[in-house]
Amino acid sequence: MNNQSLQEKLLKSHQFKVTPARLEILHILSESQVPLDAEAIFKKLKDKQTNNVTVYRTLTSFAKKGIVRRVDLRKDAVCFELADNHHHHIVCTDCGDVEDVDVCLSVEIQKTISSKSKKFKIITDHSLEFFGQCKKCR
Amino acid sequence: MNNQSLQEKLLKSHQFKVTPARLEILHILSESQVPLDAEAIFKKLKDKQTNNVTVYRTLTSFAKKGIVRRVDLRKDAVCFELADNHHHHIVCTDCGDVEDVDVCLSVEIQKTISSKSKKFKIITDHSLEFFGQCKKCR
DNA sequence: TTTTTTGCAAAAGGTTTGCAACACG
DNA sequence: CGTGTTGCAAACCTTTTGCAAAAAA
Repeated sequence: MNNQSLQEKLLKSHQFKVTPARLEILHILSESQVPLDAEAIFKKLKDKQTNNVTVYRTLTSFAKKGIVRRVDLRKDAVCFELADNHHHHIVCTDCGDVEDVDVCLSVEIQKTISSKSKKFKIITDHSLEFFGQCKKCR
Repeated sequence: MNNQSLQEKLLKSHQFKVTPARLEILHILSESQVPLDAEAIFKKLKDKQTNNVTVYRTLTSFAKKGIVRRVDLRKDAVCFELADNHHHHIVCTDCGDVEDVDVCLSVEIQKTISSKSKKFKIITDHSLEFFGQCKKCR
């Protein structure tokens, strides 16, 4: 089964209609090592028919359905990564360079935290990002 | 020693001149249980002379000097908390309500991560936020 | 007095919305 | 064919910037 049909299945299983824009945005995200913002995705689109507003709308709807995760890297624009590619990052506070980190919070910690919480019972997601200076900027 | 002079010391030790706007912004942040965005701080200002642009500028300069930390809670606006009040949060993805979490990443983990990193040697900060649905919105 | 800070107005930048045309299923 | 999706233009909202007046040290 090729990527295209995997991504079609992903869309269909989330009640999305399969469109060229959605497939291409999924493809771009799947190829990227780092989270991307709408502008970056828009620039990578080969199908220049696709409008940047469509990119914003697609990302928002994907995030709502849990296909993508919003990642805040203290940049001007909000970045997104595929939800099935969950991991964390180190961001350079000077140049903005991003590196993946292969630590992961155990699933257990979310349970511990929700059990301690007064207001919350369900925790569905978490963000964990590190900030520092990369060797170039030091 | 009262709060006012503590906050004056804080400003002076970071090479800031002591102004009413800065003192009041520090005070508002110190009173708040949750991170605040510029708009929220502006609304709490008793000194209505102070312009909202001043709030933005103050927060930016405070963050640069490390007096406050930027906290991304997946809201429209960026929030800030006092740096000496470092902790983490659970945010409701429906209503945006925020609760503090009393887990904390050990200082060790930042060392471990920077030692594993190719690009980074110094990690100065991290963000860790949880997202879910609060009991009201569930 | 010198330098930093602030207010005001305006601009900038990212993101959202209204609506009609279009396309998936 | 019907409903969901897209393009376009314009609006929106947060944040930044330029510059002159005001305030801190």
